[in-house]
Amino acid sequence: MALLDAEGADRLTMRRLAERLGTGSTTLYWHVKTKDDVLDLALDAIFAAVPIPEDQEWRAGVTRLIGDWRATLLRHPWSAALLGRPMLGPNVLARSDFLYAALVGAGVTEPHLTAAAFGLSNFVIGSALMQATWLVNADAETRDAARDHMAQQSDRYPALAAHGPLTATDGWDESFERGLNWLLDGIEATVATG
Amino acid sequence: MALLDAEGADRLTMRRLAERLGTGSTTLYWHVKTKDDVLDLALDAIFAAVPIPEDQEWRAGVTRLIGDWRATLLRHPWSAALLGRPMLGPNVLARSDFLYAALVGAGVTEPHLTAAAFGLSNFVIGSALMQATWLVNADAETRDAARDHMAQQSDRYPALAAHGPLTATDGWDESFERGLNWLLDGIEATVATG
DNA sequence: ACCTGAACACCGTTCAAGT
DNA sequence: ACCTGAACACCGTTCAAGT
Repeated sequence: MALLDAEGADRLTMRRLAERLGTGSTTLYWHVKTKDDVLDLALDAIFAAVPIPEDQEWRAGVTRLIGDWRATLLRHPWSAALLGRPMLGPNVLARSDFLYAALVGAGVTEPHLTAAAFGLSNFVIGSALMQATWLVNADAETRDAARDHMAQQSDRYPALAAHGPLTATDGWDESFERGLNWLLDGIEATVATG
Repeated sequence: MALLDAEGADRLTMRRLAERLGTGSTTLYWHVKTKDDVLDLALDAIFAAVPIPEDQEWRAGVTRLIGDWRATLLRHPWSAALLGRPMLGPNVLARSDFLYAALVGAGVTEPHLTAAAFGLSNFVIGSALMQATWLVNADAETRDAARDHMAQQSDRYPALAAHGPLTATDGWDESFERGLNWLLDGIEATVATG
């Protein structure tokens, strides 16, 4: 984790990890089956920092969980590169379990239930992925280059040039919150309607 | 692209790509600066297959675009592993431009505009990422193992075991559509409200 | 302007051998 | 039960040299 936080996912190497741990690289294969296992373990490990809400009204609890989920992903931006693998570790499963329980408790039923759980998960994953991408990959130069490129081609991308998101370096949090509330409003409406 | 479609992102190698093209691996570096460039080009290339809607009411057009966006990502599941990089190719930019234009045309204004564009993009990216993850990484055995694991620990994950998504292998399309409509309803409401 | 070969500095992983 | 060294089959990339 220290290595990942310090240098990112690309630079995590079995050899470098072993060096960090003071052993030979081949020793690691006694404790772990493959490098992918290391990454799966690291990815699940960060979610231990996401508290499972208790004694809250469902919408407050879900908002809390999803918000903390996002904050944790952003705190470890290397995680974005690992989101394209199944998340089946105990920490992730426990938090998914809470999400399902909260929705069921709110009265959400199929087919809305699956759509709600997937929608919320996919939204937070997509949001964190995109933001982390920019945080990691966009030193000021890259971002400026991208913006200039778009400004130069304002005839080709008029709407992007006029309203595009690359000018606003912030607003991530607010946009996330709005989108989350649209989803939650929709989910809540299915309960009222039945 | 043929190589990626046939064997996935892990197996794309400068050496293997060169072999496919009938040259030496080092020759590629005359045409391309780095392997990342190859991946960026491949990722942007698939979006040429996403038609830009014309002459449609905004919500129908946006629904169409986002749906085709998702279908294209799923048709090339290797793309999921590449979503953690900035998408600044011409095909992606043109389609983002349409999205902004459609929302502006619908009367969506800031701060809803950025939230709407981000929310829709993040939702489709997250949805495709998660589904492609399962399509690629889940041969029947893996998925069965995951489900069994959850069933065995039904005391630890009661809600997941009772309502969990791993039992339903389908329902992806329907869940996606529901989530998308929740977002669109929310966006539409901001126009009505102002 | 484009292609080649040799070379560098790495990788993940296996496996026999040690303690 | 755990660690080591040597080795295998690869990587991305550079660079002088060719045509």
